[in-house]
Amino acid sequence: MIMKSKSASELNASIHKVEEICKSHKLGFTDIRKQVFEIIIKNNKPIKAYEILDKISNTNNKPSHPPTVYRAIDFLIENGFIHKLNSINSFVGCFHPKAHKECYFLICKKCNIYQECCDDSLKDRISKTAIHNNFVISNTTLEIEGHCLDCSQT
Amino acid sequence: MIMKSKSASELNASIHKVEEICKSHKLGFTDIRKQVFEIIIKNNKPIKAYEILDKISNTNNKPSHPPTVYRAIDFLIENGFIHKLNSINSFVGCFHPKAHKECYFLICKKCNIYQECCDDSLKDRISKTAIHNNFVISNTTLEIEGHCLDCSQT
DNA sequence: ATTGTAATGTTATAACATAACATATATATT
DNA sequence: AATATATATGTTATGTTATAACATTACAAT
Repeated sequence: MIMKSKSASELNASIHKVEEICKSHKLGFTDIRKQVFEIIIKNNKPIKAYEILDKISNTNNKPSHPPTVYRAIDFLIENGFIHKLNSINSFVGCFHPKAHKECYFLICKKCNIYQECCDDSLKDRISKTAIHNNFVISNTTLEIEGHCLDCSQT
Repeated sequence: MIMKSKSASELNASIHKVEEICKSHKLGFTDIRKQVFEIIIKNNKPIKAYEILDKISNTNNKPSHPPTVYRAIDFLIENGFIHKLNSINSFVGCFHPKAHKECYFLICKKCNIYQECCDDSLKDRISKTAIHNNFVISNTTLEIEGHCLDCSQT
């Protein structure tokens, strides 16, 4: 499930899926939100907020401002369409919007490619750890940094 | 193992232990590094870099600068004396310096108290996930946010 | 028409972190 | 001891990430 670049049809399917979800949940999938979402998923690597900002500014031929991007990002995260990678202050599209709240990441330090992994036994193990500590989870950051197969061989 | 405030003797033991490790590993545990380490471990909650900066400035009755603090932080992290919590840009002392590279955290959103947990079965599970994905881990961020026992009851 | 609400525009600044270069201090080496 | 070398710190400036605060727009509900 390595995030090599996606085909145009996969991208369109992703966008369409999110549009559908927004429609059915009465969420406003506005132009800006759509633009930000597209920029994130078309990038096959984690992307930073200010890179998004530049792309939006270029696309629209007028400067945009940080709040515009961050608001869209907040919306997309809240609704499970993208994720933030805290360890590298970057954003990635979600492969299973609304299908799960938590997901975990393997991030290659060399090629910057990432893998989203929603391993249930891992999720269980984390749950058990929380329960064992009398802890109620609201959200989990699990980011495994290292080297992917390709990069660890060279 | 909740990090309620520590006794003076526990703190001294922590500092002493780190001093010993530095001595035996020929690491310079300089005044600044010691000050920063003490500030972090005396705080029973995650602390931010600029909070440390303020405290150092106050302690020494002269303004310090960000690089001073960040250098000390880098040293302390490299040598396993403290950890950074990426999800909240904060730092916490390590309970097992040099005993482990990875450790995981439960962070209460309400009281900001944290727990360090070095659950082996969790570690194994993460290892297996990495192996399963042909991934070589260099470092792992696992931060579980939610509510501790006290705060989830009120 | 007016009020409510959701989203966006805009300016400014807060919060987090490092680059670059100068200086000092410690430690080896001769 | 004098010199070289490495390590650590001081200082200024700037880069990067993120949000506060307030104005405006657009559109729906009363």
